[in-house]
Amino acid sequence: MSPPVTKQRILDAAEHLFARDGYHATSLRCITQAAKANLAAVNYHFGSKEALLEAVIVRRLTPLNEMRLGQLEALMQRAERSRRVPSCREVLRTFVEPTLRQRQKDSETGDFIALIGRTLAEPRGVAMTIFMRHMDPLMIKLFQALSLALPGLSQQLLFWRLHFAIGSLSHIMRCHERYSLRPEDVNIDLPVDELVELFLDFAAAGMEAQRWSV
Amino acid sequence: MSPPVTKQRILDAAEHLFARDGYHATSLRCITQAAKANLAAVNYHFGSKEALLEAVIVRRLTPLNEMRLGQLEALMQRAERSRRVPSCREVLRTFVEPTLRQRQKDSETGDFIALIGRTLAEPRGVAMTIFMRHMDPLMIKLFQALSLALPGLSQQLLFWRLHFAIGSLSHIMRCHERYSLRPEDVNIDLPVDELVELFLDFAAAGMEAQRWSV
DNA sequence: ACGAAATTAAAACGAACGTTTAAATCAATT
DNA sequence: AATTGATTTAAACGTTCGTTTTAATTTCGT
Repeated sequence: MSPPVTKQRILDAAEHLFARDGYHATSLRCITQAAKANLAAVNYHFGSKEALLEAVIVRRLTPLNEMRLGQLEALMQRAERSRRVPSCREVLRTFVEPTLRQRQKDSETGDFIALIGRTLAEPRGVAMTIFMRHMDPLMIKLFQALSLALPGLSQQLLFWRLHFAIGSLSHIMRCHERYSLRPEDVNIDLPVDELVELFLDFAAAGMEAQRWSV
Repeated sequence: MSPPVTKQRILDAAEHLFARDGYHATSLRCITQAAKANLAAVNYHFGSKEALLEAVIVRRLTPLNEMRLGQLEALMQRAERSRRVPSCREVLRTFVEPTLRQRQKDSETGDFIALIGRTLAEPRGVAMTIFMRHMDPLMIKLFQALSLALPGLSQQLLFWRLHFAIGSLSHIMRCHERYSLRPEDVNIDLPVDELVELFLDFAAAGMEAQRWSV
C-alpha cells in the first residue's frame, strides 16, 4: 500500500516554504496550495501548524543524526582499536560530511538543511525547542570526541571553538542566494566533496589554533 | 529642544522585539505597547512596519560601519607607511572588535547585533535587502584588505573562508540563551575583550589554514 | 456490492494583523 | 489669547491568519 501521498506532498511543500521564507512568514494556505491539497488537510494530518513543523524537521533529522552518530562511533572504535586518538578533522568530518551531503540530496535545493540553518539562527523560535530535543545526545558525544582529539584544550576553549565552527557550518547550510562581494571568478556551486574539504580546512585549523594571548 | 522621545522609544522597543522574536513574529501592537505609544504612532513616524525595520537597522549600522571602516583604513595606512602587509588577524580585528563591542553596549543586551545576526540568517527576508545596501562598500574593502594579508590564497578560497568566518561571527552575534552541551564550568558571559581574542584565534587560524588536499 | 472508516472538500469561525481616518490634544508663534 | 502645525488618541478599515465544523467523497475489508 502506498502511504497517503497528501501527507508527503504537504511535508515537501512545507519544507520548501519554511526554508525559503521562514516559519511565521509562511501560511498554511500557501503550503496547501503548493501541495495541491485542501487547507484543512494540515490540521487533519498533523494537528496544527507547529506540529507540521516538527514533522518536517523530524522526517529528515532522525536519519541524518543516525548517520552522523554511526560515523562518529565507527571512528571512535577504529581509533580505540589502533590505540590512537582521532584527529580533530576526522571527528568534525563525521558531523559535517553527512550534513552537506544531505544538502545536495533533498529536493535538489537543500531545503531541509537550509531550514535547520535558519532554526539555529532563531534561538527563541518554535523550531529551536524541537530541534534541540533531537540534537542534544549527538552533540554531547561530539563534544566528548573533540575533547579526546584536542587534549590540550580546556573545556571552556573547546566549547567556544565548537560554537564558532557550528556557526560557520550553519551559515553555509543556509546556502544564500544573495551574496555580496562575490568576485566574478568565484564558483558558488561547488561540488559537495570540495566544499566539505574547504570547510574542514578552515574549521580544523580554527579548532587547533594556538592561543594568541595567555 | 529634546527630539520627539516617542520615536526613540519605538525604535528601542522595536529593536528589542525584532531581535528577540524576529520581524514577522513581532506585531506593531506589541511594539507600541512596549514603547508606551499609540498604535498609529509607527505609521505616523515611520510610514510602515518595514520602514521602521530599516530605521532600526540604519540607526546603529551607520555609526558601526563608520567605525569599522575607520579602523580598517587606519590599519591599511599604517601598513603602507611601514611598507609591510597587514596581518590577517589585524584586518579581521577591525571588523570583529567594533561588532562585539557594540554587542555589549546597546541596551545591555546586544539587541541590535542579535538582530543583524538574525538578518544574516534570513537571506530572502525583508531585512536582508536593507542590510546589504549598507554593508556592500565595507565588505568590498574588507575583501581587498584580506587579499593583501593573505597573498597565497586564491580569490575562490578567500571568498569561502571569509564566508565561513562571517558565519562564525554572525552566530555568536545572536548570543543564544539556549545552549546545549554546555559543560558546567564554561563561562558564557565572557568579557568582550576575551571573546574577541578567542574568536580571532579561531578565525585567523582558519583563514590561514594550509589546504589539506590539492 | 455494501457499510464503516478514512480522507477530502467547502465554508465559516473568531482573532490578530498592518494600515487609515478623523477627531482630540499639545506646543509654539504671533 | 488666538491660531497654526505637530503629535497623540481612539476607532474602525479590510485582509489574512490558524483552526473548526459539517458534509461529501473515496477507500477498503467483508
